[in-house]
Amino acid sequence: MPNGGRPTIVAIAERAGVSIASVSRVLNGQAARRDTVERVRRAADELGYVPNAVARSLKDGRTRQLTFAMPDIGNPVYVAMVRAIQAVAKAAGYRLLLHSTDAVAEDELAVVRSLGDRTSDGLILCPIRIGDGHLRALARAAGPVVVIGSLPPGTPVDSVRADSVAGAADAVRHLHGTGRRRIAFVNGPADTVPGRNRAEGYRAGLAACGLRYDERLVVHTEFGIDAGTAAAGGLLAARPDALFCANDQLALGALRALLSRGVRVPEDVAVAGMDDSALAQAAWPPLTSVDLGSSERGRLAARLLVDRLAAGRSAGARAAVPFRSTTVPPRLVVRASTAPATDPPA
Amino acid sequence: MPNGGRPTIVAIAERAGVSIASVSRVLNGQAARRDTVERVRRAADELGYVPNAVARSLKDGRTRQLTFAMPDIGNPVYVAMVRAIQAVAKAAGYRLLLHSTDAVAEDELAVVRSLGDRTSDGLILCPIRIGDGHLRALARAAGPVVVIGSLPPGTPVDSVRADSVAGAADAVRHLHGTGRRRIAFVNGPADTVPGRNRAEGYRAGLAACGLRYDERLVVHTEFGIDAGTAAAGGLLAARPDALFCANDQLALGALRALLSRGVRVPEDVAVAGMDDSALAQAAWPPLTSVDLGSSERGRLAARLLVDRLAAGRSAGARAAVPFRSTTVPPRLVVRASTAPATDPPA
DNA sequence: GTGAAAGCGCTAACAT
DNA sequence: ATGTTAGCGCTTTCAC
Repeated sequence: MPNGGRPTIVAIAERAGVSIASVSRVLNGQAARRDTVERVRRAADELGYVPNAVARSLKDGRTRQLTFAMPDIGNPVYVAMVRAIQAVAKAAGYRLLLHSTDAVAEDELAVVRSLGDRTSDGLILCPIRIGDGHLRALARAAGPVVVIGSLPPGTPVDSVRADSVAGAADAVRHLHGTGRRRIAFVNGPADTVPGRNRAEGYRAGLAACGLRYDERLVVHTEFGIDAGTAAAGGLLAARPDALFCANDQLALGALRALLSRGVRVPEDVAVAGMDDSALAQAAWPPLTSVDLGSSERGRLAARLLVDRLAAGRSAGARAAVPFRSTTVPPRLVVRASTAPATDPPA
Repeated sequence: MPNGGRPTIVAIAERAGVSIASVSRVLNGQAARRDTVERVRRAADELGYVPNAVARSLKDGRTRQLTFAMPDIGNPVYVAMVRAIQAVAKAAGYRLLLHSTDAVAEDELAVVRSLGDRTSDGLILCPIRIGDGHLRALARAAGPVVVIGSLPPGTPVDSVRADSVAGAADAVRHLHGTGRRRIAFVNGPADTVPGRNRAEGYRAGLAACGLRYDERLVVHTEFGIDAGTAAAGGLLAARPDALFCANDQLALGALRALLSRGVRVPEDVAVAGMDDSALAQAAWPPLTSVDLGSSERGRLAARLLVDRLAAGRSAGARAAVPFRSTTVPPRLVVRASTAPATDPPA
């Protein structure tokens, strides 16, 4: 039995002694005789009727569902995005379908392609690696997509990006300003967009301070707490007086590595992270971090998607709305982990 | 236009010169003449055909979607559950729809009721307060529900629960075993099921150790990092030598409160949490915590749901399978935050 | 092996 | 104001 024995408008129509069309009208708030309205309402109530959303979707071609595909549901940054997207989606009458892709490209592509099955009306995609496969898939997506991340110009989707280059440079300059001279860098994978951008920002920051790039002070690893611990441990041999980490998880891991070795933070080594996630405030000492506007990016992406969906519905020509790309500026949040060292650096 | 101009089986049928029935058969891997198979496959490829999941759902009454409704997507415990559920769901051919209810009862009820709209085939619900409204909604749910949490016996749903009473008692006994005598308790809200259970376990633990219950050592607050910081700060006046916190977020907050005041952990005050989430390992010092089997509960809940769905499909009588309730045992994970004090307690 | 046709539950012309 | 009917895209009898 295709339907689990649930009442449909047919059952209501019979019970109320009217046609299914009248039932549909009443239930959708259209004009009808007072008497009819009442009988239908009562019948629906008594039967515990709930409209079948699938049938409605088939009829009008929309599911009122949005999909958000992120690399890692365990990262507070994406949690912040989810919250922001959720709020916008809910307000616009959409449910949110979440997908954790583990940053697997094949998974991300599958999500884009699955727009074709009409399970959701639109997609917000947050990839950390963007290859030709992505660009091709995006170009032929069966529905509107908003990408959170950096895309080559001309890609036919809306996008929202963080300016992590500027953010990383800010952090380095800040560390330099507190008297640090050997600023080490714990970065994520070099083949990711965030990884590349942060590396660029780090170098720019060093240059702006007149500091030399020293590859012994730089390490690439995965984004993650344990990775941060391991990387920071290894970096200590190079005697840094500051650790700039490409995200808060790495910074938290680094913090643990330092404290467990009796290294004082910030007296001996300053630590700064990126994302300004919940972790940054929760840590001890509280972590200086570059806010890359995760919530804001989520909010904007959702708005972009919802707006495009609304445009498409009324005008018919969705692509007629030009594609937009917004950049959210970074903001350095200074906390105790980068207080100036009392002793001058060695 | 209800369909965004996407190809349907009709288009494929025309192109391949066969009927839509043949297209459907070929696409579903049923027997057909070699020639037919090829023509259909090719046509589908050329058109970039993707089956419309909505239409399929309407036809066979299933969406292949599962819903997980949790109180707070920011809590690592639920993230762990999501991961476990996701894995089972994916393996069984279901997508996962995530809902963050913020522990608002009305939201939770809405989710249960929305099973009626056939948007998903089943629901995993993780409420922290359970009232009459919940029980009534569960009793008339339009589809299978699995609850992660404690339910009155006889409620017509499958359920998986943690034994947080035993877990809390374990933690208290452990702290006592390391020489602590003034064991304070930072609990969540008293009107939640977890809050009540942990309080009960705390008292049981004290009793087992021959310790007296002292209300000055107990505080109730919200579950959350900042709440933990505030609560721990207040508790210090009562001169505890250990802080047992009802979850890791509270413990992390408490840790921050202690360290910021120069209180040494574990030398002056030991700290223990519950859930053994990622936070416990990330903290410094690493946090002793009671593993309540979040992943395991998620996994079991998903299994229960998937199994019931499978049973219903073949047998027809889904409720014929008796409702099951499983309890996952707690496991104390000892880390540095509760190492024995070198000095005897004052 | 293949096609015609019914029907899943709903909405929206269109007719009355 | 209300009823009849077509149709959204698909699967599945039932004939041939």
